[in-house]
Amino acid sequence: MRNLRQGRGSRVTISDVGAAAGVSASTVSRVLNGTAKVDPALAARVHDAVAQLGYRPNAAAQGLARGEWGTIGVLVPDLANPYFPGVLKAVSAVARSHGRRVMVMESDDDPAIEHDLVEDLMRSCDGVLLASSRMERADLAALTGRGHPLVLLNRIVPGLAAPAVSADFFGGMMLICGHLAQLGHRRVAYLSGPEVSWANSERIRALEAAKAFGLSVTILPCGATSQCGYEAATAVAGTGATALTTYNDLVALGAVTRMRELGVRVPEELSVVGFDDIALDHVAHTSLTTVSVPRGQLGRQAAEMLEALMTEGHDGEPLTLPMELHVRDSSAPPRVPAVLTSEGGAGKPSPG
Amino acid sequence: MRNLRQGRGSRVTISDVGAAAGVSASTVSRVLNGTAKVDPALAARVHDAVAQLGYRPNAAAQGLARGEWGTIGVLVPDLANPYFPGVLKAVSAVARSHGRRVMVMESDDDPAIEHDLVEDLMRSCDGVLLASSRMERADLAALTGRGHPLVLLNRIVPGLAAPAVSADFFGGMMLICGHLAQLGHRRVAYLSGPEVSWANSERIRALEAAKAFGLSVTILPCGATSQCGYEAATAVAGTGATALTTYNDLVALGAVTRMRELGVRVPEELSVVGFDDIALDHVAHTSLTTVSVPRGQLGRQAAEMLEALMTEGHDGEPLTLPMELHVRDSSAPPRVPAVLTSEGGAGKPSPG
DNA sequence: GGCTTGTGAGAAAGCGGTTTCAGATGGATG
DNA sequence: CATCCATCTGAAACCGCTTTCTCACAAGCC
Repeated sequence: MRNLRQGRGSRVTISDVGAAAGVSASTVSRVLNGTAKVDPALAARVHDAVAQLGYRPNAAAQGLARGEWGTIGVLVPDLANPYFPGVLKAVSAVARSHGRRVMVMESDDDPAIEHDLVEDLMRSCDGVLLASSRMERADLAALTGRGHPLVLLNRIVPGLAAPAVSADFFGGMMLICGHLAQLGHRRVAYLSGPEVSWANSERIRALEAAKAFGLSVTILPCGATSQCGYEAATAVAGTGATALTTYNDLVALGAVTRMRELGVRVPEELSVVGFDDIALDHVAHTSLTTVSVPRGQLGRQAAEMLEALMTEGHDGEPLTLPMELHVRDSSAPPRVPAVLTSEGGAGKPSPG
Repeated sequence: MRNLRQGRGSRVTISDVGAAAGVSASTVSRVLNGTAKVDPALAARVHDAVAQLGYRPNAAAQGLARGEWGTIGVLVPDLANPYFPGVLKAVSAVARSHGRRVMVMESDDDPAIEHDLVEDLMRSCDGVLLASSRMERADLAALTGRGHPLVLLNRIVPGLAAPAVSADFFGGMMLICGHLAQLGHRRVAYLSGPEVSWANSERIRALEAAKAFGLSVTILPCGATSQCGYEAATAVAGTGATALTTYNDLVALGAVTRMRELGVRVPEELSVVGFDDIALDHVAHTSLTTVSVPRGQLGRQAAEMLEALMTEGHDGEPLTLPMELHVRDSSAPPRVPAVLTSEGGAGKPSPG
């Protein structure tokens, strides 16, 4: 009754191994961890015993004794988002090179359980990588102030000197705006992501700054999925926009589908630009103009920063990675000169 | 030196809380776990102290003392595969309803590290869900024989009475073959998945059984990604096939892209059928005919089976979930009668 | 009023490892 | 040949928590 029965196999402990090999538990530990020299003959006996008994050290006991878990935890909002696997693979690689495992948890975009999950991870991992665009500033501050190694992923909290690695969403959207302005667009619409998302607010901030390029922007509520994009696209027609920017590639693709159904040609009649550059080679119906950050690099830098935090306690500066513009088939100059629409912001109005 | 410094905050233990509240550690434990009645006044003091000190129980110590982790582990080959998120969400939901967390690990399709990861999971989780199509029978037998709760996902090992929940890949491919035969196809090609994959061999087994439908099948080496499909598609032309079956939807979509580039119309000149029905609404260029199993149900059943295994030790029978056929736009009757191609397997040879 | 119960809290014994500490052994040295 | 030192091994302490065990105290009973 003391211990939950572990399946049927009674658990074999380090003492059992010691007994079988005719040595003490300490020696078994030393052999297995290589922390001190032991007589090769004894070591061999120990290894035999380990093999024979199928001994596996108890992770909790090790964690308790060593004071560390050998694990880092990553919390992502949604594993279905094709954005994350790329960064996770890089994180795993870095972690493995430092002899750590990585465990992934998913919050399902629910800020309520998100907080709990982070606490769980902090209790059972040496360090935590947190990708949360939604969590509130106060929550975040509480979590980072806990004195436990934690690095924010794709989330910079202004005024909070928390270690973080993020793509430069603002800069990315600026690239897009510059591209569109250069093509001659004047009116653009934006299919907005989740309301409370920091990543979304950065994009919007850039769109507003882009008024300096002579762009006028209409923001339409939408979401983060292709279905959202498909549904929200209907409203674009009413805005008079010649170009459509979006929260991410999925939204953009959904919107393109809808626009085509509505008889609007992309990019001839409407340029559509994505965000993230999720890999959908040979799969998607449209080769999107979009911006991206190397996701491998993002994951790697974040993992390295976390590692530094865990080993040296050395606080990394928040790091922002520049995004790159990929011009593909979904953007083009507007079909009609921009002057047609209103009082003509660019150059002089046509004579007469 | 004894303990790794935990960031800067010196760890606060249950005794610290006890001291602060003026009670013993045992009482703190009792209050926090509600395992016995304690004086409400004391309980209040304990709660205050917990809040004040920001106490969090050490997970390793709890795990060690309780003999269980409150966690189940899931190992998937590749998080980038859009197949898994659906099942993971269902698994999480079930786990949460039983008061357990789920941690996910990714093997990156590398059987070598896969084995290690499973062992890691077994050492730090109460139960493990293993999705491995590649791992060898012997390895699998060793792992399942360890007496630790483990359920295989999408992998049935013939002759090994291991708890498992799997989609009926064989049946799924039979559905596809039936569909194609009914449309009038006689020669079909198959873009094969990974060599050593059980899921792949089940599909091939069905293709061979489908000779009974009058189908002749050519198997072409391929892989599991859209890129693979794109590249392997070139070889299909040489086979004289009027229909193409694939390892999964991604391969199918990649193949369609390539066929269109080659001027082959889908489905008029070539029917293409996928596998899995990954959700790519409004995103993919083609609405694929495909087969699927409800991924939520798959995850749920697997999680429930694991839970039963952990609590009651009650071995579930291997469970196979039927797949369903979704006929969409990528399959159609062959343009030319099947007899045209060669000596005519179906019906009598045309009179000379 | 003395004795049995019942109740709630502290002391202490694990859980299964790691690591310090002390001791035994054997070789090198004076 | 006695002494010292370097090595290697086992005993024991400890990691932080849960849980049994024990005991003090108060209430209930004859």
